[in-house]
Amino acid sequence: MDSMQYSRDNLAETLRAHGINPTHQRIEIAHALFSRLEHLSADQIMAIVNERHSETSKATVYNTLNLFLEKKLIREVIVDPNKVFYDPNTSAHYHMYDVESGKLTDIDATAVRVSGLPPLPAGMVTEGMDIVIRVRPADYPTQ
Amino acid sequence: MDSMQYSRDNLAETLRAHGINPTHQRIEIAHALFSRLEHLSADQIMAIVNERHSETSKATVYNTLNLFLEKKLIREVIVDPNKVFYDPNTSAHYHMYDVESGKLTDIDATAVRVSGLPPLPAGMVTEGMDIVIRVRPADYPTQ
DNA sequence: TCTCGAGATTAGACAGAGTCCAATTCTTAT
DNA sequence: ATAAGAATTGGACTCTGTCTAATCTCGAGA
Repeated sequence: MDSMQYSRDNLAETLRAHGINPTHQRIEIAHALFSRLEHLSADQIMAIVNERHSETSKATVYNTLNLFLEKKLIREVIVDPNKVFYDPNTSAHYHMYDVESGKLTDIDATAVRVSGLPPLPAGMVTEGMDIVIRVRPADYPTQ
Repeated sequence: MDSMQYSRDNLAETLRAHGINPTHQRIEIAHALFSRLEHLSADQIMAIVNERHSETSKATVYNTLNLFLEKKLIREVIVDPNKVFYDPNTSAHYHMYDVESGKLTDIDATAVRVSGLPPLPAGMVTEGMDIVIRVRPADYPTQ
C-alpha cells in the first residue's frame, strides 16, 4: 500500500538524483525509511527489509545507510548511547527524545531561534547544529 | 602535581557530599576526570587510572562512571556514535564538536537563549536540553 | 582484637552494534 | 554475449559495555 509519492519507481529516481545507483536492496532500504518517515535503527531496517524472505545482509544494510548519509539522502541522529537512528527527514529540524520510551519526535526548526552563541574558532565552519530536548513523563522518577 | 582544589582528600569529600562511598578506585577515577576537566571516554579513563600499575578493572570503571552519573557528579555526552564521553562539568553548558578531530569543547549556556520551541506534550517534563554544534576546519571536505 | 556481613572489586564470559574481507553475483557498457 | 566494475554476501572480527560468581575490604560490634 505505497503512497504514490514513495513508490519504488520514484525512490529509484530520487536515488539517481543523489548520485546513487538504485539497486534492488537500496530501493528497499530507502522504501523502509521514506514510506514510514520514522527514525529507524539499522537493525529495525534490516528486520523490515527481510520481513518476508531474507533478502539483504547486515553488511549491505550498513553499507547502504552509510552511502545514503554520505550522499545526504538521510541524516543520523545520535541520542541513544546504544545505537544510531537514521532520519529520512533532512529538512532543518531538531528532536525531542523521550528517555523513558526511547521515542524520538521531530521539532520543526523554522520557528526556533538560538542566540548568544560564541563566535566559531578561526578557520572553522559550522557543519550543523543538533538540539535534543530530553523529556520524560512527569511521574517518572529522575533516577 | 595536584592542584589543591582536586586533591584526593578534597575529592573524597566531594564524593561523600554526593552520597558516594569514597573508595580508592573511585577517587582515582574522579581524579582522572576532575584534574583534567576534559571529556573522557571510559577506555581513556581506564588507561589513565592504570598508567603505572594495573589497579582498576573495566567493570569497576563502568560501575563507577554509572554511579557518578546517577549521583549527578558528572554528565554523559552523546555525540560520537562509537562511544560515550563523560563530562565533569555539570553546570549548564552546551558543546562544540569538531567532527574531524573528535575534539569536544564546552560552550557556556548562560548567554545562550533558545526561543520558538513548541510546548511540551501534556504530562511530560523536560529533563534537559543538549545542543551540539558540529564544526570542521574550513578546508576540510564535506565528505 | 576478632568476626561478620554489606558493599566493592575482579576476571572473564558474554551481548550487541558495526566493520572488514575475500568470494560471489549482479549491472551495464560495449 | 562478454568482460569490467560495482554491489552484495556470510562470517569472522573488533569494540563498547554488561553480567556473574567469586573474592576482597573494611567498619561495627562483641
